[in-house]
Amino acid sequence: MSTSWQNVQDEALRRIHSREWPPGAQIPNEADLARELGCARATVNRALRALAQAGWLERRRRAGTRVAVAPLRQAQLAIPIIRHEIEARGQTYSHGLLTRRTGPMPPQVCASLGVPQDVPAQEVRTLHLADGRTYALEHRWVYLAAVPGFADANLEEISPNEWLVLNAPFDHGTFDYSAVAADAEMSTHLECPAGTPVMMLERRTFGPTTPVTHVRLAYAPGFRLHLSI
Amino acid sequence: MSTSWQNVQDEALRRIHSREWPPGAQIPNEADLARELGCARATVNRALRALAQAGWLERRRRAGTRVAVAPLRQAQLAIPIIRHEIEARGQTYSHGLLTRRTGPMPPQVCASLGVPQDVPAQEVRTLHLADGRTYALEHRWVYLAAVPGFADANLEEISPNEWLVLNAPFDHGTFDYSAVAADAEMSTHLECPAGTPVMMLERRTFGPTTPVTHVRLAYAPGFRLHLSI
DNA sequence: AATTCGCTTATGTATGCACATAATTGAGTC
DNA sequence: GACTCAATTATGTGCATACATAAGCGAATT
Repeated sequence: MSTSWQNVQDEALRRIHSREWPPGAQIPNEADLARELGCARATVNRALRALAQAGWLERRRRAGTRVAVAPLRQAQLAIPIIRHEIEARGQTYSHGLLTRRTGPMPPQVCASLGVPQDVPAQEVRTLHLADGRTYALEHRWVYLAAVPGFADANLEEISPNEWLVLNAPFDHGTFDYSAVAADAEMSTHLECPAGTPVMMLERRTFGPTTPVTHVRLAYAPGFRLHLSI
Repeated sequence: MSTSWQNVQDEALRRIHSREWPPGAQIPNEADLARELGCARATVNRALRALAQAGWLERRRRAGTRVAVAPLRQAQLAIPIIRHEIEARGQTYSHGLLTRRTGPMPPQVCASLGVPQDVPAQEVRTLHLADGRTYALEHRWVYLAAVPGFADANLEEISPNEWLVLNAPFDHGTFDYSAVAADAEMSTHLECPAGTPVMMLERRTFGPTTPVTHVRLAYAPGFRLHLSI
């Protein structure tokens, strides 16, 4: 077998770890490396490209490739579908629809999604349960122009979260987690005293062309957001 | 100009969004697509591979390529150096060393890092400040066998966080965020009443072969963890 | 019917070549 | 010295080809 791009990647990582290629240093160019390692330049390119994507290297045309000083890595972000999140813990998922109404979004939400005021929208409040116990309280605004079918969706069978993931896959979005004190509504639904620290997620998602939805999720006390690199 | 892999990617994404290729459906094989789009199979391969990595497609040898049903996406997690986090907000960073001592790690930390008890380790408590105001309180255990130089590091000039990022780049790690009530120590250093909701990060990082460090970071009230996809 | 084995097929990867593109360098000019 | 512009160079990409590898499928065997 000849040298695979994985081998090249491993060798490069070894040199980075061993400080043979210290942080900030420029590494040999693709052609030289290919010659040294006995493979084609395309193979080296593939390996170095992967390392750059993983954050170990920084590459610029003509300027060459150097070892990243402060690697910016990518973390796997846990699952878009809350049902899966819960089932992955071996618990049984269920959900309850609290309120649902059509009307204009509050100005703050409009601004956050970048849509004009008075666009048709729907507000939904949902409770996510794990083994019958509250897991998260969801407050969602859906931009109906982006997902017309949502207005007629049966949200008893399938949660708005899951309906949207299946019917309006998103292109990009932002996630903002913060720690807040439970307000009266959270206190009621999450079964904790008012003021209890609660993890709050504010999420905006966008389709290829338009905004889709704005969600605030309050997780029950004890929730942990787990990421790994 | 001929068809680039980006064009192929765009076209594939278009078909996914337009439901021409609905979720779960199998898409044409690389050779057919290449013929249809007028490019080489390698070009189609590059495009589909990228889409698979981004979570839009699932590929298996011989079985072909299908549109992902519930895309698991990757979020950019901008971590490593708190100083950069603060300077990116246009604030001035400084830090203060609270305590530093060498001794055995608590059993819990040992277990979390997967090292035997009584291994040489160092405990450091640090305060991170933004414009002179507390930003985060750090409580760290460093496994000295993995980074011998740490015992002699001058942590007045450079924070342990930054020293480790520069001197012991990590291979992988786990991040666990949770919302907790400020205890007495946090209350003092983060300048908030005890019980205030506070974002807490528990992070374990590992080098290519050994564990490196275990950190608990308590962020000042108002902290938001921002991710985007 | 169950199992084994080999054929087929779709993706995965390596290679050599060509050309595109960005950006630095340096020579030439004012 | 400051500026312009072209040559140089390292990465980025496309293509044709070849072979590798996983896995589905079906025929042959038990």
